[in-house]
Amino acid sequence: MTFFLIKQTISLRISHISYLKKSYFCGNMSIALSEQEILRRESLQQLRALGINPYPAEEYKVTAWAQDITDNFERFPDSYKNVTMAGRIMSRRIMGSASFAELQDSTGRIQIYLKRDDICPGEDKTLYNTVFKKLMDLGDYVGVKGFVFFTQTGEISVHVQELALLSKSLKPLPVVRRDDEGNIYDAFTDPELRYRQRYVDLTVNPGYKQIFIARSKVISSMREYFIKQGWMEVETPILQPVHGGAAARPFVTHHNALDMPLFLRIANELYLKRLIVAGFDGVFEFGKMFRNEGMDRTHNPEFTGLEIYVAYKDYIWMMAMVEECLETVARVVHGIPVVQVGGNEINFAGPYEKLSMYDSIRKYTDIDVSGMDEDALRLTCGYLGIEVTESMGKGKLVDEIFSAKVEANLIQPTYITDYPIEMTPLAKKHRAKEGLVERFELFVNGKEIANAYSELNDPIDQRERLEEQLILAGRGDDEAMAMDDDFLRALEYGMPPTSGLGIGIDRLVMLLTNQHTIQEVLFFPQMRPEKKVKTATTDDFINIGVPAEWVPVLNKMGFNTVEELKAANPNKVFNDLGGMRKKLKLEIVMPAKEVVMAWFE
RNA sequence: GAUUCUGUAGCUCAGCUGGUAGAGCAUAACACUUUUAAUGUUGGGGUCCUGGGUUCGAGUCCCAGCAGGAUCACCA
Repeated sequence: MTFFLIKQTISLRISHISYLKKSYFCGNMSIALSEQEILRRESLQQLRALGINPYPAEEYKVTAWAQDITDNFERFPDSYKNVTMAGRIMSRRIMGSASFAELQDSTGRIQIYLKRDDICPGEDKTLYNTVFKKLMDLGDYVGVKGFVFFTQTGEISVHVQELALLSKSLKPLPVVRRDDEGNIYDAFTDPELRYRQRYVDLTVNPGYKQIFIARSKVISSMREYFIKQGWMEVETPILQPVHGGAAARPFVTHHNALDMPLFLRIANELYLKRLIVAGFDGVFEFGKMFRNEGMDRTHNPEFTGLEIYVAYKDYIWMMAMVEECLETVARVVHGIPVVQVGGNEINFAGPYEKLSMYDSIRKYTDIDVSGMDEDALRLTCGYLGIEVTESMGKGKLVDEIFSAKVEANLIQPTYITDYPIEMTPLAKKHRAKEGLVERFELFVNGKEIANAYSELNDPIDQRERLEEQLILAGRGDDEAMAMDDDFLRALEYGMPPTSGLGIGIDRLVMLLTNQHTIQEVLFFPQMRPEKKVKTATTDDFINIGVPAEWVPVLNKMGFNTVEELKAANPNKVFNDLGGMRKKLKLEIVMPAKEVVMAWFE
């Protein structure tokens, strides 16, 4: 679509005050509009006056993308003699009757070249002189038609023959500039703004899109791998009457019709095992988990977990499966199984090192904790300088030693196997070793990435283990697991021997994209709400006699409540209103002095 | 939760022992037909996060709060 042009005969008198009234204030956003925002709203009105719809409804048929042009134009110049592109204007260099601009689409940026007499072949040069040079701004979405060529300085550019506005941008984007060497100036880096306004972040820092593209590939390649093995993707409840399957504090909500509390799931394990009882050979789910705990660079209140359960398998089989799966994922994301993470090169090609939990503690502390009772473990913790609490049982104490002394050393993918039975109520007792369960966790770069068991399917054993958890809960461990009678009933009907696995997708993505905060791999990490500024409604001001069109002006002057206004000097307010009227070029009637004085009575 | 750092123009940041608020980019006006961190000239733009306190005087010092970062603690 091209512009429908009319002679520019409108006056430039624009009443932007109506926009001020509609603006909605919250957070630390400015109370009224900035100068630049007002100018853009004026431009919007002028565009409409020229007969140009700043938000057209019609489809815009795009036939070319920036990345493809920069990659292939040199080899196939004939294929780019007539291209239609769309995107945002990200920079502009105007030189009289010719201009260069950068157009950013979903694939990247490309320079466009506009010449006045090319886009305005007739007498009327409004499209170039007024629309492009004056009324369009950085951030506007435009469509261009033209041909690709090399500029004198050798840059691939699009010579524009038709220009169309597709969507007007009313807020100025941060301008991030880059020079020839790729140095970045005025980068938009404040994490708070980046996370709160991810749309701005990804617009001006498109490099971060790669993280989310990688994230998408991780999930899709795992899903594809599992489906190829014949396993089925399923969905299980997020709202659960009993929060089982993990040790964590839940979020609580309430169902009104049933008048009962419900928990947002902390794990989906017990539901997936019910499906194995039901007769599926392999089920898996990518799902959000919710844990009501602290937030930091590795914890978000909601995060994505993968869980998979396969019947007739054990945890030894699972190790081989995980090796194959993660190598596949790493290859899809990077092309090779080796991933650079910080200063470490991590190789996801199997087989991975295997170390039992007790052996790993012996390896890194020279202490054999395998035969110790609870008291001896407490003494050992004291010797190692590890803080313990009364509520910690034997399993928890071993885990504390492991976390403090072993974890950080496990850089290359390493399976830690055979955990103490006390810390793992859902895993099967070890086939050979007394007091242990058949479990492994996969550690990479010092962090736990995956957790797997030979699943416990002995219903009587399972009931006893959950009862032990209730005892721990009684000792004050508020993360101990709850009893789930329906799950136990399912096991009593019989669950085949099964191996199960859970992977924290966010942390896996962090690893594969070399990010050290979880916020960087989540589009919208949880944040505290933006601060609200207390503002009176327009009606509060109207009630004391302020004309509606002057309320936003008072707000702009810093009076957000009637009380603040009344505390001010009436004469100064009257004078300042005149000043604002002039400054903002407002075409509204100045209230009489007596009227203003009446506001303060 | 603890410690610590940060909060100043649309963005990135200066602002000294307390004395009328600065720069670059963005923005506005003018010039300019192949520029590329375009350039030149001239303007406009601020609740110095909020609230108290000290002071003749606070962006600056003190206290409290809010938001964010980092480290630690908690946490499969």
